[in-house]
Amino acid sequence: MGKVLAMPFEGSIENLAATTAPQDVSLEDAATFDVLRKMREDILCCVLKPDQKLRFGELRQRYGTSVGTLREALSHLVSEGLARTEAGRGFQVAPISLADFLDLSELRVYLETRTLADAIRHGTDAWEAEIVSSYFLLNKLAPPRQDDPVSVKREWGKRHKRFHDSLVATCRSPWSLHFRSELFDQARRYHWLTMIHARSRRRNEHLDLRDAVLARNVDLACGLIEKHIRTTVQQAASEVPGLTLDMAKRKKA
Amino acid sequence: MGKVLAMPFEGSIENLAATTAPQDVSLEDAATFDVLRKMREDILCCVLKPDQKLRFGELRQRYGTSVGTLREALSHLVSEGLARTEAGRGFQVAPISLADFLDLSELRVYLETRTLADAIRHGTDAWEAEIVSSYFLLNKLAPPRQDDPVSVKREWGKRHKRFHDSLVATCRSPWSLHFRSELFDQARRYHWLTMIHARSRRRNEHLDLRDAVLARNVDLACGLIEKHIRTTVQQAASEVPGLTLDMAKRKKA
DNA sequence: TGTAAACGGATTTTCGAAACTTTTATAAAT
DNA sequence: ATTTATAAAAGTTTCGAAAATCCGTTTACA
Repeated sequence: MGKVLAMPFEGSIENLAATTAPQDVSLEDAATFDVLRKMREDILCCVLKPDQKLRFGELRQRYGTSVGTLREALSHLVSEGLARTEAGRGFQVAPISLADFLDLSELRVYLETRTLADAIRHGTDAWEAEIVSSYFLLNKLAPPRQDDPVSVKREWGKRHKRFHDSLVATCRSPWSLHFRSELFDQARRYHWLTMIHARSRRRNEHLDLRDAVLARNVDLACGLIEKHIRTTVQQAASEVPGLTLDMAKRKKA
Repeated sequence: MGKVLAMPFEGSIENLAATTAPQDVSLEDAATFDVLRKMREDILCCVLKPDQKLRFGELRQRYGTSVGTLREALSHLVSEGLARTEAGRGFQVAPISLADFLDLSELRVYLETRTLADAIRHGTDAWEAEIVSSYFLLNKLAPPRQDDPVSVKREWGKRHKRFHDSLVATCRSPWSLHFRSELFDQARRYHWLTMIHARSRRRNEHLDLRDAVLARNVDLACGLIEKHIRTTVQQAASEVPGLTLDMAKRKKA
């Protein structure tokens, strides 16, 4: 505006938008993002298994696209922590371990409670409506079991995520929401295994959560979600075969 | 081991590595990652300015590489929150705003203190040595001023990051470290502007921090880093021209 | 028999051009 | 003068093939 002393970049500093947190790529509609979405879903549902090698030949056939496009999608998955790559030897699905699940769950407790508390304090009518609606849709589908077809599993996963997203939607911290979402997706992979092997059935924690949130009871809601997360970890540790703590070293070169 | 009831993926669940948190792409050495590293550095140092349109033609010339490679690198930057894209209309550098800086700084306070506290509690001799060494290197260079050549600015930025990374290196939570690192980079863009426009000079906070950490004084060290972050935000808000709170709406279609 | 070099197939990485979309410019019509 | 239509230009997205790299196997040599 007025004469500003010489700037590192002239004028452009005034062209500022409000939010900088990473884009939610799921909202894009180009072909590249289609592939990305599909691959992400396949990893989260363990259709593509942990540690599995991702060869371009197979992927090209599976997703019907070119190498370049695949590469871009894989590149995205790497920065989300769902895949890994080593220069010259391609990509593979990110590994899983109990240690990892414990680590990410601890951080999740903080981010979920932080975003939920803020969301409740700034909730609107539209926010409440979306919670009611997304809970209704989630509740209509029974939690999937091992032998359900993949399409059912995917649909439940989608509704489950939508419900949890709706709870925190009015949180005003884009960065917190972004990291929360990333960790939520990570947890889905473990959640998945847990549900499939679960011996014990859990009561409807989503209903309790919904009511606590709609009642604007911050402490209760945060307590519920914290317990929800911690319980899942413990259940996974005790009921998922093969998921133990000391599984670090394997195949050394 | 023993017969496990039919698994969602057979056998592979046992092939588990310890860590799943996203890879630090900076460690790769392929050509793609070279370009990514350079572009990231250019954005962080505001050589590529906020909101600037990133046209493939120019970039190809600047970094001497092909469209496909660029696309992959840009894709990465988008998921790191350093660039944005809209299907069909290319990429641009992520915008900045005071609101964003405030938001990410709040989260940074939590992640920096969390990782630092854990790192101090599990520090080793090698950890202390690296802190001493990286501080020495940082201290040798005076903080850059506006008219310093870009190479000097870059070198200082590199040493600054190395010092802060060294402090938290022994933290055992890969996910916390990962998010901390991402936010640290984000903050660098604002830190940059602040340093350049700074009217007031600040005392050597890095030295205090180093000593508190080496003395294994968790509370003091965390307090220092918290103040360090908060002070920078306030300084930016008051001394960087054009960086005000209500700058959201601009150019509407 | 053991080690190292060399070969061949499989796979990844890089590239530039073709296809497509958005933007800009120009002209006609209201 | 403003809008609508049309055409050219600029820029982005997608693709498949060429170049480079990796990995397992064979061959050569001590």
